[in-house]
Amino acid sequence: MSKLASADSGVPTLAVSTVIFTLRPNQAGAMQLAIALVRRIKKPYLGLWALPGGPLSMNEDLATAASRNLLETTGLHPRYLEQLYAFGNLDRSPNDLAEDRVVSIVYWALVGSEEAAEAVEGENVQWFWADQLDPLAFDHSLIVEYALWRLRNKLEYSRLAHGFLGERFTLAQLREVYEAVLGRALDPGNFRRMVQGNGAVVATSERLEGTRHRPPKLYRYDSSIDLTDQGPLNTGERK
Amino acid sequence: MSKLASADSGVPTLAVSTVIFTLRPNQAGAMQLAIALVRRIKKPYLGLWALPGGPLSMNEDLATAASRNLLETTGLHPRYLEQLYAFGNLDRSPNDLAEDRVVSIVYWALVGSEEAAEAVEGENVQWFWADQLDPLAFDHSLIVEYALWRLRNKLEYSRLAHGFLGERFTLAQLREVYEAVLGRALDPGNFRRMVQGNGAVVATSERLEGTRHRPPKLYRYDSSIDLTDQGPLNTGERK
DNA sequence: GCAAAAGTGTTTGGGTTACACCCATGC
DNA sequence: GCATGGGTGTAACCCAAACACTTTTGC
Repeated sequence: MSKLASADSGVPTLAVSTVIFTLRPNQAGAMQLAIALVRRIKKPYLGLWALPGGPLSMNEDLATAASRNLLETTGLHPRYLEQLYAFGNLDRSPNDLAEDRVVSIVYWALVGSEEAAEAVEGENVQWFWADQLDPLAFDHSLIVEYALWRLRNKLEYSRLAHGFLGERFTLAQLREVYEAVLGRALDPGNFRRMVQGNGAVVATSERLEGTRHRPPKLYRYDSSIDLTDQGPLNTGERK
Repeated sequence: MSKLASADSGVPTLAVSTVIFTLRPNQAGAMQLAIALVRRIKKPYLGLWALPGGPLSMNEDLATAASRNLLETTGLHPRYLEQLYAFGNLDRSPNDLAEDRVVSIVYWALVGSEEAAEAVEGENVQWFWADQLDPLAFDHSLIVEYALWRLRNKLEYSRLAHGFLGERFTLAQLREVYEAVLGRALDPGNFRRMVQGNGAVVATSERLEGTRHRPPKLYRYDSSIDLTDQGPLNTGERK
């Protein structure tokens, strides 16, 4: 509990943060979901890991700000970007700092796994496995948990997986993305039918060579409709 | 990262607005979806209708602010309240006023139809049928459209309908809510099974008397689980 | 030929839809 | 009795899961 109305104590500050997802191969060589975090270099929560973010400047859209701080932290452009939620509880910050109250509008983004391999990583910016995170600064653990939930839910009825892949891909690669995000194995046959059934994906004439078995067809997404259903708000911005 | 960018031109203002839904009987006596709007009493868009809202004060949560401006405009308490989206595009306001840029965090709310009948209505606060709105101020038409889409979607896999009803209700009344929101007729038999199947609703021993046919059982919601699935964020606040 | 993954076919069961039918009450 | 909605039964259909099976390549 702090001051009374805004008259004397100012107004809440507005910030934009981003949960950045990618897929990276783990030790076993399997794809696994990872997120990018930055280390706090000041109080509160000095030294802890947190979501990248910053203030919203006067002349940029919310999504632009999210995209910008993605670029600034990882050097990457998002393949998919969507607003997650606005977090503004009074107790987000430790009590003694309640005077600078921050409302964070959080976005979540997907970046391709090839690009992610070249992303800047350093002392204060690193990738972490999404399913084994230590507690983060502020309410960021909750935010990540919610972002994961949304990603998994949304994957099932849209074409999000494209965000992790290149232009052309085999159905096995696509299935690997699904399996990594959902965390369980899928039947290859049924997966094939599922994904072909809704017209999301079209076969190209090319095949992927160099495997030590029958060469699989390469597919691409049907660019006509981008069914990332957000209803009237269809702006699942791709780079 | 604090107040860097803002140096000369200030920072965007933060506001909270609410899309308030209820069901009201139309001329034909059928329930129909309505929303509460307020008339603009200053520029821009003077005289046009808009969503109720206002600035976020320093010492209140986002949901509290939404609840408060619901109370201030209609005199009512929400039966259900959920965050919708944060709108912050640069072009939300007419160009010549771009200096005071506003980011609106919008909530949507349900209020019971009995209460709504007693809501304050006046020159500057009125109920409108949700499916026949004239263009609203700012981007509020888009916001309402999105809120409608969310309401309809969410109804199908949660227990939102409770937000419109009293403690006890017949399945026909519940079905009427669904039909009003979805805008189409539903099969009574199948509806009954659907709603009983997922355990959302339990029969009481009472019946509704005074009809000129077989008296229907009264039901109530099972208060144990409030499956309004928001994942890790389960706070579908009820009064 | 053999291994391994691509790709296809078939069966099964659960869930939804459409619709027929009986039940209980007021008049 | 009759009209009216409450409430139940059921067959048809659709879709997704499970899993067997065939195909095509590298070695």
